[in-house]
Amino acid sequence: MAISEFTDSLPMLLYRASDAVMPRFRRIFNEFGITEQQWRILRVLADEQSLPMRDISRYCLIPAPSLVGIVDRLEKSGLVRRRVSPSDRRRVLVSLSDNGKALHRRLGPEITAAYTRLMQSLGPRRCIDLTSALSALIDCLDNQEANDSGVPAGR
Amino acid sequence: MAISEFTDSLPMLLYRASDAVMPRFRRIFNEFGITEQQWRILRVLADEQSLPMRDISRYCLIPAPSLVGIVDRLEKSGLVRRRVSPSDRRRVLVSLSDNGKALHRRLGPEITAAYTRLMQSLGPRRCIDLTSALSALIDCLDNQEANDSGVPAGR
DNA sequence: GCTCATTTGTTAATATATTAATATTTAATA
DNA sequence: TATTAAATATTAATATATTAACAAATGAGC
Repeated sequence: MAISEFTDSLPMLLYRASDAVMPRFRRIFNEFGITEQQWRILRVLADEQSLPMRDISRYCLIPAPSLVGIVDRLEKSGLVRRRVSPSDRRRVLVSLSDNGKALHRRLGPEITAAYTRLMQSLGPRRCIDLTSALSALIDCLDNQEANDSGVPAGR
Repeated sequence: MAISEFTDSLPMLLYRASDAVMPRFRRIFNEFGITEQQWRILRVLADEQSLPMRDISRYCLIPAPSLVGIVDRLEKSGLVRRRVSPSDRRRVLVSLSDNGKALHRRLGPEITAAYTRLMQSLGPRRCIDLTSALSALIDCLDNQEANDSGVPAGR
């Protein structure tokens, strides 16, 4: 009856939480002329030198077909490079170009600062509760998923 | 250094949580030939008889330009109807057709059942913690947003 | 009654998500 | 080793998100 049954359901609460959090970061992405997904990719590549598409997809939670286009655009912008892995020619390794590294160096601190401001807005109590509640959800459902999906339970 | 700094950040935790939760529902949407956003709209219209685009956008967290296309497709499928509000001709009121109501009656119980299974997988403790942590985040950031954005603090 | 700012819905351009299908390469196995 | 299965990246088709711009209608204030 009450519409709050819907707006306060778990899926909608998760969306509302993202909608509350992400605008703080999107402002920065816009300012630097990239998108949120593009940033995620720069972010993980800055840690790892070079990564196959598959790993980028998993770390960044970007579906493989989307990733192809996003990396296309990053490559066209001169921020990343692609090369086929010599050891496994199915794999395409992506790495930051010098321009990509430079952009990451300029953008990274801004994002870190925004994240710090976010944490301060929330305060430590809410941060800890939120992080542990979300982690518990993810662990619980991911493990169960593994069991449902035809993988025989161990022994 | 460690990539977990990124994957365990609040934005990524929120995405991972959605990714863990939503596939359970998406399966049902696919089975009935609609999308997640289309379901959200059917869901709120079933409660409210008729709603202007603006309210649907807010309840469903669907941006206005997206909503136009989604309602176009729902209308083309014969699931909803549009009419201009007689009292305020800027507004377009959307309501469920008979087919839309019928689909909602068939789909609703499936979604409810999936939601119940989800809650049972998590157990009451995790559900309560999660709901309250997410609500706290939303309240905290939405209120602060209202203060930042030029609205003078009340007296 | 007229002007102006606001609200509401829409269009356009670009970027990303979703699902299914496909080509290529590698690994597994008889 | 010939075959088959699995992994990886990609393409295609459709749906949605994001940002900016815009037209029509309303409301406020003069």
